[in-house]
Amino acid sequence: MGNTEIPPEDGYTWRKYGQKDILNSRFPRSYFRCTHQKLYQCPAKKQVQRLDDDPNIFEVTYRGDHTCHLSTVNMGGGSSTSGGAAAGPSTSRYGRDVDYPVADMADVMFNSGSSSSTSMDLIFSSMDDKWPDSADKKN
DNA sequence: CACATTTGACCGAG
DNA sequence: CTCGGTCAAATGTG
Repeated sequence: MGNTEIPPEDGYTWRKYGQKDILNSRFPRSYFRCTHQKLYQCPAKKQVQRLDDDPNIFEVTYRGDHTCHLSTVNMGGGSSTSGGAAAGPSTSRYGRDVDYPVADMADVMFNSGSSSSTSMDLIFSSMDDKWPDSADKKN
């Protein structure tokens, strides 16, 4: 088996909560969200989508901040400054009780074949510091 | 048994 | 109306 279509692991456990087809892409986009916090806390979300230009590439978009694991006193207010969160080890599939902190913002793509034109540069350029990211508005 | 995964439908916004 | 996004339910697997 070789990873054929599974994005990399970020050290977080994600649960797929949806998959939709994008008009601009010939491939469907997968929506993932933090497995923990039952569906209330960490707004950390991740979305994976193959580029129609390079079906061998996986564009992983991380949006939101991880608020899980937070030990005793932490968030206090400030926060935010960037995005990010922490970093963590790997992830198996089971880890309900304890979790590991991780961090990452935009992993972006997985080159499986070769190709060349990788819009990666563009993506990286965009993230620079922050993102236009509309994130979750009110919902 | 629990959890994760899957598909469909619904909703909000433009 | 269309597109994107999220939730809900059901099912399978470990």
